[in-house]
Amino acid sequence: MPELPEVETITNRLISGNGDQSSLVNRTIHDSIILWARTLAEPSQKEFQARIIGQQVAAINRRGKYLVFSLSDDYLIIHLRMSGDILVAGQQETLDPHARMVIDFEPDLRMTFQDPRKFGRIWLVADKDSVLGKLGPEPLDETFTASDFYDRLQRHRRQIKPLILDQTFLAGMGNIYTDEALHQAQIHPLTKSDEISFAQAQNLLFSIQQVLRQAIDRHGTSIDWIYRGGDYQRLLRVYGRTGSACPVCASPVERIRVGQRGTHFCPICQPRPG
DNA sequence: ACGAGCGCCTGTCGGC
DNA sequence: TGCCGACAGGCGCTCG
Repeated sequence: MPELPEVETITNRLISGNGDQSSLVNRTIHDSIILWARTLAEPSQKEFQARIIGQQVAAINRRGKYLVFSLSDDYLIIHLRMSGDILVAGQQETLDPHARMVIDFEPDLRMTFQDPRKFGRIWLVADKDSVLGKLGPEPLDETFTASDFYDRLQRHRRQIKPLILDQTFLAGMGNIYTDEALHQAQIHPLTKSDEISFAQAQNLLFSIQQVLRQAIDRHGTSIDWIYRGGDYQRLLRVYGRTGSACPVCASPVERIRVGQRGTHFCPICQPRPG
């Protein structure tokens, strides 16, 4: 489910508490339950439980696709991977069968990490860079310029799509928004990164930012049974639209495999270079 | 450095 | 209806 806009949406919801009294900011943790052992990346279950109890949430932020809780002494970091989601409810409500970890706050709030596919991971660390340190720049960071982006593209000779998906190159992009941004910038997904002109790089960064901002405004994309609440799926131009008319030129959207990922593009708007 | 293949998991959907 | 393969918003690992 989650790429940058979905994680941003979830972060904002945890902070605002949906406008009622369920914000997690300033809450104190008084218990945790681990229901699927491998969800906890670090430290051991025993140490996790001992260390997290009594810590207070000072802030909640997003970095790339990670949720970052700044606690009194540590950072609680969550990655939702393919199918993770976060729910906040009371402690008496019945647990979802896909609940993998539970964190209880005083006096009666329960944050549940649900994750059908069990790919999600949670860390409790003193040094957040031990988890986040290798991430690339934030695409929506105002100090990240088209020149920076162009320079980074020139340093590699890689297919542009897998490069954008590489979280050490750029943080937060996933399969949906990458296909959408490449279509908007009219760049074929197999284009080599060092063959992209400055003007194209400028255009691509602008497209990435526009797609992300619109998706955040729409609270993300809801396609499957997994994530609900967003409606950016109505604005998708190529992702999941194989065979349908390209909204720009009306030719059929094609689907290929790039870097083991389903890749949707318009062969007319995004001609393969060379 | 780069790209392919595979593992991790469960659920859904389409075809036969 | 039932079974079986393909596929899924991610990422880390190994191997050429």
